Amino acid sequence: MAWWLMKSEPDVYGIHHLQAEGTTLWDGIRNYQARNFMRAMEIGDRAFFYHSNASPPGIVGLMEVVETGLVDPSQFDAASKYFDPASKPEAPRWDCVRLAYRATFPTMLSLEALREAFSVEDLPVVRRGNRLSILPVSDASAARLFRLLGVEPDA
DNA sequence: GCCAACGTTGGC
DNA sequence: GCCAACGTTGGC
Repeated sequence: MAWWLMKSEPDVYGIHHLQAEGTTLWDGIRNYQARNFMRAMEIGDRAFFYHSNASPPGIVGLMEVVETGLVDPSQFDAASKYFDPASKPEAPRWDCVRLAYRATFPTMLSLEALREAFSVEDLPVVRRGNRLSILPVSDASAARLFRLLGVEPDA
């Protein structure tokens, strides 16, 4: 079981949207590195939900991967902002996973707090200018995050 | 293959 | 609104 960190802007899709919906398709990813991380995900993997472009930005909750290897439908939708005219249905360029809501943490772990606790090597999201919206999290860093959050990993 | 221009993300 | 980071595009 692997750990991940996934960013979303709360104004667009925040932890509360996911809590209301139960599960969501993590579509619209148009960065090859982030896509490749999604391709590496397995059912049962856990992902920290990170609010980007927020004040303050930070980790707010936990998700679980419940479906993998799904074709991102938005790439074929001409009305979508994620439409990719270069992607063909017989060879889809973008895929995604389905995530289920697991928890909203009692307190958020702000980027500022993350920077105090982690080096860039241990948690690359703290690197200034980091634009990657999906990042792997090591087992050790995940354990440390839960300690900082004061919650049990299986909560 | 190089690299400048450009676009996007995201913190502040 | 600004700017750092950095991926992508296109001319050559």
